Amino acid sequence: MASVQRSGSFIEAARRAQIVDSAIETIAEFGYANASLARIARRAGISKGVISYHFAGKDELMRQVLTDGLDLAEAQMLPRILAGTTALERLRGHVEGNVAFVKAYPRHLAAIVEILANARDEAGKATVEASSFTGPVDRVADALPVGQEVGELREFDPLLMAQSLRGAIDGMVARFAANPDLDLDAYGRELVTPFELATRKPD
Amino acid sequence: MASVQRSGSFIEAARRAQIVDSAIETIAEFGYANASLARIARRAGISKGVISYHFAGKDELMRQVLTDGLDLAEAQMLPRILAGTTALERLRGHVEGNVAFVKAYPRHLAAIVEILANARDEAGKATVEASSFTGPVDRVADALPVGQEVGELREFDPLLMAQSLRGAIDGMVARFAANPDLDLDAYGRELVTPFELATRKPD
Amino acid sequence: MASVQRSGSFIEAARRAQIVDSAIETIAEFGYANASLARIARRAGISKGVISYHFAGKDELMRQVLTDGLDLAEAQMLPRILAGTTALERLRGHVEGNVAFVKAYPRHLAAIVEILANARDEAGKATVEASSFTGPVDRVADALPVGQEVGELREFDPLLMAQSLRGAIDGMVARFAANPDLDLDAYGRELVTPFELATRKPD
Amino acid sequence: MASVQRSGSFIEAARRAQIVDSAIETIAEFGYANASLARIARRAGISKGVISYHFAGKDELMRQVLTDGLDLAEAQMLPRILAGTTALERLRGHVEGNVAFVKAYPRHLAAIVEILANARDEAGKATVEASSFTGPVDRVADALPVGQEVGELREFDPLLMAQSLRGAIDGMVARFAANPDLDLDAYGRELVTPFELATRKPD
DNA sequence: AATGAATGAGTGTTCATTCAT
DNA sequence: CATGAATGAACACTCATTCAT
Repeated sequence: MASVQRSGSFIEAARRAQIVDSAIETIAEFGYANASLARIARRAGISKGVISYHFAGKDELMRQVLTDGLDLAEAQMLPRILAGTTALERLRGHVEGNVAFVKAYPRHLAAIVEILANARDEAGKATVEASSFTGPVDRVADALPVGQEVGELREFDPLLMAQSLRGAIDGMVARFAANPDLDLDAYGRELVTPFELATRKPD
Repeated sequence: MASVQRSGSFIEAARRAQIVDSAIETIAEFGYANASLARIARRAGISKGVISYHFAGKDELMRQVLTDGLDLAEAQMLPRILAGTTALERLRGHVEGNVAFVKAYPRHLAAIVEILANARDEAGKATVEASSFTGPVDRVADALPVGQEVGELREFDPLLMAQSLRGAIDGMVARFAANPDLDLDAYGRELVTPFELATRKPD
Repeated sequence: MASVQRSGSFIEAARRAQIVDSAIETIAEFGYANASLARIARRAGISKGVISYHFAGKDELMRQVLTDGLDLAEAQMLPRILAGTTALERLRGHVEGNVAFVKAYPRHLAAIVEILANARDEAGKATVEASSFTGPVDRVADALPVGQEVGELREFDPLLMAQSLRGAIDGMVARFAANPDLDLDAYGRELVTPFELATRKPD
Repeated sequence: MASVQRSGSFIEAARRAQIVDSAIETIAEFGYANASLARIARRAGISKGVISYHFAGKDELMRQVLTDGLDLAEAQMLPRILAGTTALERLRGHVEGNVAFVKAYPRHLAAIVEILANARDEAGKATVEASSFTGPVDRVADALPVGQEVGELREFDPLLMAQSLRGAIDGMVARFAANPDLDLDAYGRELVTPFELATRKPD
């Protein structure tokens, strides 16, 4: 009762979230190039100007979509990664986290992929750092050298291995996109085995 | 008479090739979204109308860029794959073929990636089948079951493994795009080892 | 009760003055076209809506800016004009008054000039009468016929002469705008001489 | 017959001229701020895109309007100025040239004034040099020092005098704008006298 | 075979204004 | 009194496409 709700902040946050949601849906469905502000606004049932009112520009909206999506991804992945005590357990956690994220937020994932692939400055290259995706998330890459030091894993280039795992997971995502009936849990379990074989130190 | 007709065909083919080349360069440099027909025409030193004259629309041009690029890719890869007699040799040939293609035609590869990521019908989805990329190329997937039958390889889901290899190779490409100084040959050699470990039947 | 009512009026007046000030600064700095209500509000540290609350529209605000500015101009000029007893003294007073105004309120002057030049009804012409600027101010024009009658000045078209003086003074202002280091007092003194020569009756 | 007309260049030039004309009319009638490309196109009876096709942007169109107008002004003024052999004759020629220009091209003049007053970079000041107007035209300023050297004119600051003449002429233009029935020739003749009195060396 | 010209829809963005709170 | 939110029209500009020549 005593707490006076600052309606301004609340409405602001709610609208921004609504717009971000609409942007995610639109991008996921029609692709980045076809996700105009007009379309995003129409889907949200608001006027174009509202977006401009709440976001400095399309760039900021896209950055927010990306940020929100990455936060959700990290929330799915990080606990599963950190739960593991050995490098292989963490690798497994990493895959499971990705599976969980794909299952929980497929549209967010699609939007993230679209933005990372397409958002570039009109003259040249990336408006947004792809590393902001892989960076905060791929803690698994850190786990590999540790596993090598303690003798759990054989010698290999950790970056290459992490990159390959990332690619293999992206392959899973691509397959899921093409076939939504795919059993992601099974795929994830099967995916771990090759990387176990490829990384663990033979007895 | 026949020769007159043919000269038409010849000019036609030359113009199309010139336009496709310019499109590849433009897409590789500025990205799909910034590759307007105007820009492509300007780079080719021709007028915009010429493109419309020789191609039914932007879609057809993009499809041609893709087709040409994939043909070049196949030309690099297929001999190297078929040269192998065992499944593992073919897997190695597949990776080497990809490396060769990236080194020989980096712009084509960039254009292919851009188009596959972005080209969609205005209403919904892909104008172009992603499978048209992996399909004709990933003969390696066919080699895996054979390797399993003859006891060279252990049991696993061949499709998953092929997809993971595809993803791992794409990871290499992404790294190369970010760092053109990357030693692709070394990366390719290193990349094979994990997949050998992951697929071969233990003695 | 009465005091409560008055407090309303006082706040009202203060707010209007604050907004007008911000408008003047904004127009002087960025020009009429770039002086959006948003910019004016931001500079005043208030929300856009406040302006709409206190002014019927942008037009009224601009009219107020103009009125305030012209009042200040008249306050600078009128005493100096009226201090003169002969036509030539009044002419000199007129120039000195202009100089004093430019020196004291350069931003107001800039804003006045901008508004007079730009403010027009969307369909056609001036929202604001240019004569409202020259009208109340150019009392000097009244002094010229008097000077002619008493034999102080030669015969000429008083309106043309007054207009030319106005133009010559505007020339001074333009020069000052381009070069703020200009010695306005000296310029003013020098400016009087030609008009003395041009108006006084030869002995 | 032999001369093959390059229809491209001709149409291009004609269209540009048509657009420039429409821009001049629109600016003169509605003011710079209300002279949107849409309005200019509508008046010209063409689509908005045509303007973009023939001009790199609104800036270029405005620069062209200015250039064309200044060329016309110079064509009216220069011969009349150069026809004079003494400084006072050139001064008279300058005024007459201005009168001729105002009479022949009042809309051009209005457009020039509007553009010079309003065209500024969004952040700060002039997109276009005001000196490009006065500069090439005000050759009269050059004549004054010569007149002083040969003893035709008394000593005064030539720049101040030229600026004052410029301002007095602008005053004439302003009066003409307010009252198109004004007898410009008479006004011009009357305007010369004060400046003769103000500049010539007394016997 | 090729061009320059033109179109009309669509882009992101800005703006003055309105209004419920 | 004041605000933040929202609107809808207008802005300059880009684009793929069409078409007469």
